[in-house]
Amino acid sequence: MDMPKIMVAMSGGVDSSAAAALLLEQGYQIGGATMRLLNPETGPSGEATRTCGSPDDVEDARAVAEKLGIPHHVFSFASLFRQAVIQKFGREYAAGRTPNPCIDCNRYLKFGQFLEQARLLGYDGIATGHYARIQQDPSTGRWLLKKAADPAKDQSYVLYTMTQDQLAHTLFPLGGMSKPAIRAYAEQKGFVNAHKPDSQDICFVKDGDYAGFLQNALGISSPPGSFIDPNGQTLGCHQGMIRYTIGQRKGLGIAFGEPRFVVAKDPLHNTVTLGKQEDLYSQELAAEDINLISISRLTGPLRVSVKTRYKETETPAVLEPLGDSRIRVVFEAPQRAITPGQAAVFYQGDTVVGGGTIL
RNA sequence: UGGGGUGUAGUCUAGUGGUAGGACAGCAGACUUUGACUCUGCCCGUGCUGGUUCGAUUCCAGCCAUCCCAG
Repeated sequence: MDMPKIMVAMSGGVDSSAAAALLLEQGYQIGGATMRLLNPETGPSGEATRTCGSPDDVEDARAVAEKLGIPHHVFSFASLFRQAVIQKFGREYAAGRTPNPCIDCNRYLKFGQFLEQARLLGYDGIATGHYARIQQDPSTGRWLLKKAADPAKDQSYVLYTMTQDQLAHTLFPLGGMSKPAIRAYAEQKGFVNAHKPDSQDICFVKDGDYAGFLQNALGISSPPGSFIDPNGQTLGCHQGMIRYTIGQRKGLGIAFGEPRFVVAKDPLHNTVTLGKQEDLYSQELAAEDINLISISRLTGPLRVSVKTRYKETETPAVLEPLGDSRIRVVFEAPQRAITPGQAAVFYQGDTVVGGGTIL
């Protein structure tokens, strides 16, 4: 009775390293692999080298794998990453929306091609260093995605696209752990990356200058246009629509007696509407590209709580089917800065019901 | 051109005869596997020239700028 063979997605960071070590201790047969997502020579000015498969990260992952005595592979997924994540990122911004590339990376890379590749190599499933939990519902047999035990690090939000097949073949060894515990564990193991900083910002964009990346590396033009107020009066000039997102306050360069926020964007007229804090609230939203996890389909109203962005406490709402592939979300209380392109994720308690992209 | 008003940091706005407070913007940091929000910290000022006064940003005069009214 062999334990399953698990391929751990080792980014080179602490979390996935600890995940591999934990599974090894639990008796799994483990292999590790690091995805190389960026071609070093790619991009005129998009030579991001910091995270997600940079040479340093690959070396860190390799060092940990060696320490653990497990095989280590490198998967070159740069072309898929470019097509499924980076180019989509650009298309979304060009269309006036605000995408979340991490969600697409999870969907298409980690739980898409990575899982596929692991299977090809004879593995039964994969594991990652995500903070979330997977359980099978004993009554329905459905695989459930649940929040991490440590609410401060919970990453279930960025995993809502996972399918039943993906959930059935994935392990999240860190789901019940806290970040400090993981760091302590990595230190005790003597991993080179025990004190490596958490990843942050968009991994393929250097210095957080995503607007520059969109224009220089992706060739997206975003000419200056007008700031207008909710009545259509011109307030000033903006520096290109891609630089703004709903709810944004900083970087507007316009002074009133009180803060102003981006309330709307109009790609057709190249205008950005500025308003007051109270202009940002809305009672409902529509989402498309829906993935449901705890239920197979939505047939009628369903009470849930909803997150409309990554770091946000969820809020009570009711889901309603909207045609075949869309869902309407009606909030109990109006929500601030609902942003098209971001994900709305639905919860019942600790369980992810599903989610979709905000229209 | 005549009459009147106004002139405080990038913008808006307090205030006092004893060397200026706030808001917004900006910058930095924290937070963060997206973009934001938020929080903390920081930079920046009394139009100019004289006069009164121990001392003026606050009082007076002239100048300049600007706004309104008149023609």
